[in-house]
Amino acid sequence: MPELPEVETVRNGLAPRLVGRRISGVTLRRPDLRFPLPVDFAERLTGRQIIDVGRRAKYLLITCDDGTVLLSHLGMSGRYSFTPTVPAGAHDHVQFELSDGARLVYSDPRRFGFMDLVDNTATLDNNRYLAGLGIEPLGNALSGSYLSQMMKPRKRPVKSALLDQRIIAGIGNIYACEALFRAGLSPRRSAHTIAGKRADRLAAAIRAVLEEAIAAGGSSLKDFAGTDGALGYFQHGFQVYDRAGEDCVNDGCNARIGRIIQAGRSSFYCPSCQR
DNA sequence: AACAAGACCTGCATGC
DNA sequence: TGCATGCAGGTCTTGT
Repeated sequence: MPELPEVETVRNGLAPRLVGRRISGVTLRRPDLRFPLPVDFAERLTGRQIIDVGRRAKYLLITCDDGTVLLSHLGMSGRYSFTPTVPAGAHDHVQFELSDGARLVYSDPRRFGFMDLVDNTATLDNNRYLAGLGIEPLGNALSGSYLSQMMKPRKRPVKSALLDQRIIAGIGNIYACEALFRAGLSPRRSAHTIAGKRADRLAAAIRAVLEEAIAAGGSSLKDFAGTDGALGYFQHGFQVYDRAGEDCVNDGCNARIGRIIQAGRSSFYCPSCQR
């Protein structure tokens, strides 16, 4: 799935084409994504005008004029497109008709994505999916001291702690690997040892890699693309992710990138540069 | 409280 | 060619 930079790229593609438009129709070609949609999903959205397209962690937040917010998580393979195929593909699950005649389709082969509706923007933070999320990594809250404070009680590997959305929300497997490489920290290192300068380095690395990835339009692996079909190109900037067996990019390092499994996910790292 | 493992899905690359 | 296996950008639930 799209991690934070990919979701932000989707948001950037959706916002100019949605804000100000009215939703004139909603078609559920498949009412169960990962979880069942609210039973009155289509009714609550039809006729509403969209006033904002935002993001929290990896969730898109589409706000309507009556305060209703559509939450959309892309799972691993979710995608929005304004240029749907005709007839609809097997994995085109939700279709939105817009007042300007445009048609927006959500497709998701693996159906790990899901949507929810919140009645009112004021209660957004109480939503079951949003309530437990940690800080936004691109906001002012991310700092070395925040990291060291949060990592202190945790003994698990720092890599899996970075994937814990209750600590920092929005980092996924790619950017966790890339941030640890940039910070020179082993993914195996116990989280509670992330303090002081190590924590400062990690905070800076997280921020930098996410910002660079957003500037590149995200990473396009299997089929991630922006809403206009354009591919992101940050995958060309990967220094360790999916590079097992290849040479470390650092000057003077002769090591090869390794791959280990942590908490069921692949971690890619340089055994020499990351300690 | 923290954490690992399992579950949920489909599609693709690889090897026999 | 067909089939089995393992892998994939995530997160919720269960059990220790």
